[in-house]
Amino acid sequence: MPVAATRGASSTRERILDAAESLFIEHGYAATSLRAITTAADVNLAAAHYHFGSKFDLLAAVFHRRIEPVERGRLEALDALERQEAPFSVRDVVYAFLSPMYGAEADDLLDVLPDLIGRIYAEPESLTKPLLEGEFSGVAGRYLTALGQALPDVPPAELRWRFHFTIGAMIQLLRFRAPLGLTAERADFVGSLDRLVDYVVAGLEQERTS
Amino acid sequence: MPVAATRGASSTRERILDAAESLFIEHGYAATSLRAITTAADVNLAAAHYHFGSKFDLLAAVFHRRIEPVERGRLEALDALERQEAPFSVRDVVYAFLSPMYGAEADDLLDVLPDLIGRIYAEPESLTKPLLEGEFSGVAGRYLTALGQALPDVPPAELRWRFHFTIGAMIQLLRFRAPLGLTAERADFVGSLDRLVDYVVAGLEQERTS
DNA sequence: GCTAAATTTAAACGGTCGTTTGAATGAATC
DNA sequence: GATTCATTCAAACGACCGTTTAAATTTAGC
Repeated sequence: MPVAATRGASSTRERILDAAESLFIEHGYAATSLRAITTAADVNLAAAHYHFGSKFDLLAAVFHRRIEPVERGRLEALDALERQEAPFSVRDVVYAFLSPMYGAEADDLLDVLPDLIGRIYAEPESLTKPLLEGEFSGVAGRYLTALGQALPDVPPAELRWRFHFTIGAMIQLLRFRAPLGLTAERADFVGSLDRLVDYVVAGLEQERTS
Repeated sequence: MPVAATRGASSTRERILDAAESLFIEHGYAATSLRAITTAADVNLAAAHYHFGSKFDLLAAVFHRRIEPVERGRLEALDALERQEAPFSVRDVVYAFLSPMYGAEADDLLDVLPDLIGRIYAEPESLTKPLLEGEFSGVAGRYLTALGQALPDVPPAELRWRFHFTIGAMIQLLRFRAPLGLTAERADFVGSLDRLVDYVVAGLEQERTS
């Protein structure tokens, strides 16, 4: 019976999480076996079930470990934006949403997060839906509200669509990094983020000139 | 020889393709077994290997059957655009790219295509890369050239990025149809496409006003 | 109608899968 | 030192996997 070992983190647990993370990213969930995970982690096969209960719960734990700080950072950035007195722009909101990937402490985060989010989004909906709803539910709503304040003339339904496409452009960057035929060095990722911001701000604002 | 028995009973080959298509869409490639496919198709298990050689080749056949008409339509629409004498706009190019999903004959296409493309794009790269390169290689290059003519002041590398994000927004629509909290009826898909066009044209042109 | 090729069939191949078991190990408590 | 309990371990469970085989059946050509 799993009893919460709140004491020092078990290194077995962490090694399983690390190995599962990199293998899930590379081959996807269904194509990654617990045997491959526990072998890479150099732990016994049964340890995975002992610590996580099931393969799906292991995936959820892998996802939560990385996404929780990002979601917290997004909420804090939005809090800070809303506390300031001057009205904020669409660009401000977009920057707040991407702030966890810009910050200095994002250095170790960027090693894994983009690939992981990209992979999770790529799994069949039956797998991802419980994960995404659990992790993203609150944040999306708050950012939609903020976007509505920055774009008061855009109907809410229309705004949801534009936010929808924005997520798509972001996922495309996270999954494939660079367009076909272009290489993106690890150091260029912030530059890629800047390009993403320009693109999605234009799409969100849609200041048609023609 | 197989007389055109197009009505009622379809061939073993087609029944396998149909069953594989819907199961791949629903559960993904790795999570779908050949036994599930051949059972749903009501054919013998070995028939899948007899007609297609391997599970991967079956996936390629499923993909090719649907994507080939789309790619052909995209090339024809671009041909028509380039034949006309007046210079074309970014919006013209985007419409040409999406034209196979607008046309009247797209009615039966829209039943499956969005889900299938979305699912293919969601598979691990090791699976999708051989498929996408085989099917999409030529079309992407020609559309990049056309976009460059419509946006002569944008450097080619920058244009590739914007096209990259555009694909992402399109995939997001194909995969999830509507944003969370909004429902999109089957008949609304053309309306969703119009919203997508507005969004990506703004992102591609990026006529910054601030 | 016979023959030969094309297709379908049942059965099995060797492996890998997620999960479970029960005993061995380790560390802390009394 | 004995007890307790969380953790690790080797081993096995039944199930399902993709693929192959060889015989049975259907189809087409003559």
